[in-house]
Amino acid sequence: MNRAGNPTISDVAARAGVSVPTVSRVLTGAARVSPAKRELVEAAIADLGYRPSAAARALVSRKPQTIAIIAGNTSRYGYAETIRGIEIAARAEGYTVMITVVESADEVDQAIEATLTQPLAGVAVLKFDPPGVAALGKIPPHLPVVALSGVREPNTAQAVLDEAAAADELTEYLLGLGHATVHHVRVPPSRKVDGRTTGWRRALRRAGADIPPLIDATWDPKSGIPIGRALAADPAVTAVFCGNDEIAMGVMRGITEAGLRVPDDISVAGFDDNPLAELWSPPLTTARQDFATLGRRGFQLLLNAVNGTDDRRHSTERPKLILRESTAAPHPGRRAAA
Amino acid sequence: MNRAGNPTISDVAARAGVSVPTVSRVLTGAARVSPAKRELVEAAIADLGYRPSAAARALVSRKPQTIAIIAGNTSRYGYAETIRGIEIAARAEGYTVMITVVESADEVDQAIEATLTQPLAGVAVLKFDPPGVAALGKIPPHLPVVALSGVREPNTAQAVLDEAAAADELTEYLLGLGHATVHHVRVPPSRKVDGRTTGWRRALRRAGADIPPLIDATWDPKSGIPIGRALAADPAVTAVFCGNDEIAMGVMRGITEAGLRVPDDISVAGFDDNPLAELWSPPLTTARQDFATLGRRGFQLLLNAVNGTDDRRHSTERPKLILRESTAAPHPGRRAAA
DNA sequence: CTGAAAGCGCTAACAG
DNA sequence: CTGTTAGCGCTTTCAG
Repeated sequence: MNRAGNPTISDVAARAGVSVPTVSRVLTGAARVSPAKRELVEAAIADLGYRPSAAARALVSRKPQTIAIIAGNTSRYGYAETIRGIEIAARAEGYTVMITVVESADEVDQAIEATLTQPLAGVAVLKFDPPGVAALGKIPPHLPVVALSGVREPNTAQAVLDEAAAADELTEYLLGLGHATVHHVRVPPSRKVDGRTTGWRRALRRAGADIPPLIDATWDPKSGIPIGRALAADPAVTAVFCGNDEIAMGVMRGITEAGLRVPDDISVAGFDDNPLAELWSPPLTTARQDFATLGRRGFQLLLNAVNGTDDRRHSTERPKLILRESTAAPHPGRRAAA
Repeated sequence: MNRAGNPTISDVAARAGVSVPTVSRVLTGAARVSPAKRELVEAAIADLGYRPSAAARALVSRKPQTIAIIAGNTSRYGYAETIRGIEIAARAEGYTVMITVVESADEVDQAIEATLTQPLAGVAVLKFDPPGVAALGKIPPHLPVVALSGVREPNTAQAVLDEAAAADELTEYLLGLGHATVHHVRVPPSRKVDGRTTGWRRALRRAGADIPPLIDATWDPKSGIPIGRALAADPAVTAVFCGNDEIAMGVMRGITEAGLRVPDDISVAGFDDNPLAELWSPPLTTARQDFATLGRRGFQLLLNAVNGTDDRRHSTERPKLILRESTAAPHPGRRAAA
């Protein structure tokens, strides 16, 4: 019994009448133990309600069973789903998950320090935003790391959603509907380059369409409202591709408040396929990002790095276009009349 | 240097030309160290990039700096915000946070076992649903615990949002608008009793209004659609109070699909004030639950329990009514005409 | 104030 | 197969 009142491995050994290492052996399965003793040990464990101490184990075996997730946010849809995917995959493999939130780049140092103090098998960094990007640079080189999403990292295992391909496809779809060009409302990018913006621009260029100036929104869905109003005031605007569904909802509201209709006057598309996108009026055309799978894949890559079975270091998932009613062919003359 | 390539406390001691315990003293501040040696030690720590091992510390000092959060889900709005609140408060106090997701009651044992294996200062249980409730019962008695939300627990520190009071107030507001009664669509309750349902029923009873049968939805917003259609088919329905905003959105969609309008034909209110509630058409009347504050309060209570400064064991926050356009006075005759 | 010695709970070599 | 002997990296006695 230790000070906290928990039984220790030597309590179990004493009760079972065996040595401490024998108990350890049945616990870890590292070596064969005679059925008789194994039974004795198992009974003692059950009787005492014994539970091994992860701290002691990690200290001596140097095989920690904990991974850390570093994320800039935990409540936005994409983050939350990704974390959930990692958690589920990790638990299935016997790993515990620790989460560190880094809301601003300033906090990165302190947060990383606190995290790295723990005995960690590896780290997953959610690289959707600048704090995440900053965090990735601070991880000591000997610790296995996987980056989730964001811009491709040369020397790091990484699982990504191919946002550029999806944005390209979505933009192409809008152009195919007959729109002369597509405006883009961007969410805060993690770096200068941003997959969604890249794909959008690529599709416009390929089609020889005009490339309108980029419009920046914040993560707050409400920031889309004034943008929607401004867009509605410009008769050249007939199709808008937004960096995520929440912003698209804000933009749609702004457009509606300005007296125009979606999609009759302006088509609006989002990105992510938030669970509410389907319920919106009109239901939102978007690209579905499977964040939970991203998380699972990411954990798998991390596990490869931890175990040295480092066959694959990259995983790419392609978001899938979801066509709903918020986008349609432009109605010539309609906009002018409004 | 240990096997992982990290410097250890004895590397620091050697470099600074002092003993290991002296390094420990400057690290913990447990005892006074002469300024000269302190400086030497600090320089050595900086040079080596030394970082103490939480595992070794927890093992010997038995004052772990980690708390665990046990949650049934991490991606639904309320959970995610609560977790964020806990995380921020914990980090400010030097604690690291570990998250365990328990998606079904069956997984509780395994998940709790894995978690309790870690050196933990305390546990916060998000008791919004059955897995959370089940988890609370499994925490060993000597470990400090705080329950967040849910039904009042007699022997546990607990931070709650007074859902019953808010539901009562919201129902009363709807009745005050002139509705003969209010229907309630419930989200899956954590137990038999559920604050929102209780408050709704209490307000109806006090007003002498009819208490319509309870309608059950799942957590999936889409589950509200058929419910909305069914409600629209019943001419007695003029006001609906939904267990959360997502369900309210589903219900509104169902009502709209049935050809009725909100709030002209039927008023709909939600609960939580999801960031998208304000952007919905029409903007949703709801009760704002401040989950981040709930999380912060909960951590404070846990810290009290950990430190034995156990003055307050309960904290109650009252959700605030947010009146928007999805609710209005009933228009007599309108429903019949539709 | 500071070093030496003793362990925290566990696993990793070793002998047998 | 199993017990003995050593530590993991750190903090806590306890003498000085």
